[in-house]
Amino acid sequence: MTQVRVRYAPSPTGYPHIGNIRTALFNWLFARHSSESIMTKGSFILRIEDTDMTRKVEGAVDTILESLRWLGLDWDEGPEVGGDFGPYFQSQRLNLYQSAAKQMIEQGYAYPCYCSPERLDELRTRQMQRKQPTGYDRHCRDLTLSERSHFEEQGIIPVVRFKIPPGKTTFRDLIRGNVTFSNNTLDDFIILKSDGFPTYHLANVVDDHLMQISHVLRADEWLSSTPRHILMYQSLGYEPPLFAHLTMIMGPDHTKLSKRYGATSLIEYRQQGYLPEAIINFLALLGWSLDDKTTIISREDLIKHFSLERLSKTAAVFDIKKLNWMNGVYIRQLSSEEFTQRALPFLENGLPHEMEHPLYHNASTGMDYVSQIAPLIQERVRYLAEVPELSRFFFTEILEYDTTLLLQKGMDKERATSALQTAHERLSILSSFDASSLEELLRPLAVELNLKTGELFGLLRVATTGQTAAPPLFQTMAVLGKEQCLKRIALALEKLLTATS
RNA sequence: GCCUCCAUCGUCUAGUGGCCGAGGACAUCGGCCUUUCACGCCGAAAACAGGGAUUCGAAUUCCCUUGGAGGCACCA
Repeated sequence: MTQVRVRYAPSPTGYPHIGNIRTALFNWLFARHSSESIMTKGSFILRIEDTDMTRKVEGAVDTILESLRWLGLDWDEGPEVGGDFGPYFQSQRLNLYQSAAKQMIEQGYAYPCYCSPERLDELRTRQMQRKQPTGYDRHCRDLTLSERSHFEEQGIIPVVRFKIPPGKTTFRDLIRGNVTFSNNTLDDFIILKSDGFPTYHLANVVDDHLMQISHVLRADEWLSSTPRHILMYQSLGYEPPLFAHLTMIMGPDHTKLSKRYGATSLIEYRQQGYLPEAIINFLALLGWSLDDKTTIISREDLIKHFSLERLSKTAAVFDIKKLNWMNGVYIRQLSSEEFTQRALPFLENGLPHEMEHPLYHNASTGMDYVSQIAPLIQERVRYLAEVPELSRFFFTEILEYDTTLLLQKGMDKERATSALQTAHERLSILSSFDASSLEELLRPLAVELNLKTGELFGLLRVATTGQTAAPPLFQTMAVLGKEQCLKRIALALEKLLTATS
């Protein structure tokens, strides 16, 4: 049985964004797809790469776990669930990296470096001025033992650098094929910092080996450090895993997602009311495709059909408009009850304070009211944060709107006034206030008043909702109820009479 | 500057030598449905970066140019 072991290895220096999460998704899909066959077993491992004490962000680990959980990307090994290869926090594995570094020094693959940060800065500046490639000049590479102890006596704590051998390094990338680097374009990079923590390169290689990772699916930005990793695997006597460098997701400016542009935390999408199933679908199709026409695809089908072969080579620009559309598709697929449930928190939080909150006075009648409203807005919503603004007129006593909205184009004040008056009279004696009764009353009324149906309905729409665009009129009025409708029409009349006079 | 990767409609993509006078989706525009909005339906516009080479035949193979991206920290 073939073991597919993949990992998502975020560093808690920030909150995961769309790009980070898509990497997690592809790893997860690959693992779950592998488990579909009886010949293979796939494991998805979560490892926290917290080796930079200076950039650590409080709460980042929790947010990472929460983001994955929200999307349903469950991990087989890692924080909270444990596993046979733990611990899964790199900060708890320092001895492993240190002994690997020690081994490399002893075997001549690495060396201590005593250069000060100042010297390195200067070096870099000089190289850039001369338009030379930047990189360490191997100043400490061949220090004698006595030179080393001289520095040690001064209390200088060295870093450990990897000794790049001459030659070329070639590796096969599952997405791009063979990639070759001349080793002389690589510099003697740091593997162990002076605080005893490893850099990414060391920790990553040691852990991927120790955790028996079979495939490294990571973002494209790592492609150029892969030869370093290969060289390290070789010097440690490890068999390297297979690599697949995923294309990056670009912001609207066509560059890497950054704090400045587009790197919105995934959690914010949840706050905006995007559905996890829509996010999964959308992200999966950013850099992967099933065929020439599939755009809406379930998680199950994704797992069933996912394959490395169909990963794209070109970077993708994140298009929020397409996400909005797709999220709308998923929202419309929800049952009315489920939509109500999901929309409720957004309604509770999104309505202005002065408004009647749906569940404030009476939870059960409030809930009943909300579930009548929900179907009216469900097909108009793209993400749940839009729910409050689309339905706010259901929850307010005082409608704020410009009186001129009442006057449909070509309609004067007198006609509007008399139409509203007649409508008010007829509605007040209407016994059953449901949508079809309202339609039966109002359609003929338009004829009677010599108005186009659109004119009368438009007028009533503004009077009852304060808006020119709203859910279907009769259903809206039915939900609002007779009392509320009459009140609002009366108010509209008042507005008309006091306004332009 | 150096290294590496990439190159089909505005965007996501299908396309692995003839099925391509390039397909789908979002967005855009037009129409239908319709009491408005939305949904839905129909339609339009919209791309193989350029140049060579290979071949009977190239979006598909090769080379060059150009363009874009990523990397070049005691960050990951």
